[in-house]
Amino acid sequence: MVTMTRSKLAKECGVNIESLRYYEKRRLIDPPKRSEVGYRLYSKEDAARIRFIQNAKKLGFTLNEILELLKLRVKKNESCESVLAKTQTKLDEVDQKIKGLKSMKKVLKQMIHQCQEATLTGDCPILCSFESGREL
Amino acid sequence: MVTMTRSKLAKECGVNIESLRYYEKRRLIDPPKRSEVGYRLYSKEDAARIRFIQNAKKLGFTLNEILELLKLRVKKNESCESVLAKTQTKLDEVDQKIKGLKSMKKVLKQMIHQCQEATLTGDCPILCSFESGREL
DNA sequence: CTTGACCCTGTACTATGGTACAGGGTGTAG
DNA sequence: CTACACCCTGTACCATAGTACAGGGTCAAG
Repeated sequence: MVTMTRSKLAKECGVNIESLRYYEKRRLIDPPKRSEVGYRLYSKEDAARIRFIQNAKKLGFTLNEILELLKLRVKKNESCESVLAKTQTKLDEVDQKIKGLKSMKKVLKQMIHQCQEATLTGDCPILCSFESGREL
Repeated sequence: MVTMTRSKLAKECGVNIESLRYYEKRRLIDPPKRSEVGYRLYSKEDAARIRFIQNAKKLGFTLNEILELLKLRVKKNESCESVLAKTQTKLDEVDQKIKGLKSMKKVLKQMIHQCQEATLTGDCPILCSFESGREL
């Protein structure tokens, strides 16, 4: 099986080398296999996980939330209903985020349009994107 | 003009009272008018701003990014092109976030589907949502 | 066989985004 | 006129998510 060391994985995923140890401590990645002298040996799966973590972080998930996302799967000792419920909850969260971003996108587009017509005043149009106290 | 005091605004927007002072320090909201004895008096516009900040935070924007979003508008001393470029950049960022969330959504949906068919193995299916090192 | 680039652990430090006092003033209800 | 709920400032503290050493071992090129 192909493995790589800490610095290689960090480089490949564009993260700081120390973050790998941090994610290991936070249990976001499994403790990797070790070489004879104790060097960490990471797999391609580890790389995929690190990339997933980076992406999910950019989407506004905390490390704890990302851990929950990564744990979503059917395990022997867990009922399918429980996984289903958790997954549905995450799906709802994702949908709310998409909605929020879409309304932000709409306003940004309007701004570009208005700007091209040179009719913008000093008001801040982007505020309108989340008017009326709507929850995300 | 209708104004409200610190605790009222905090309550209305569901934020900690001290966060208001913090946002003021970070220049995310303008220093509010003061009463004769120095009490902060917030406007409805301030409330809208606070709600915008809360929502944008949930969407994965940092306070600095939110500040940039709030500053997007045509000002006397700034060329329309500059605003246009900045807005387009933000729009692209938002689009990337939406794409990322959509692929996560897709996998979550698949998981729910598979779970209902009780065919899920021990693998982590959500990892696939960002496979192949694609940038967000 | 040494030198430079890696690796290990543990611990300390940082930035961001708050949150919580302490010590003092204000304002209104009973 | 006092008690309680507010407000003010400044400063200290907190959680999250890293990031940077220090002190020591490994390994491969020259």
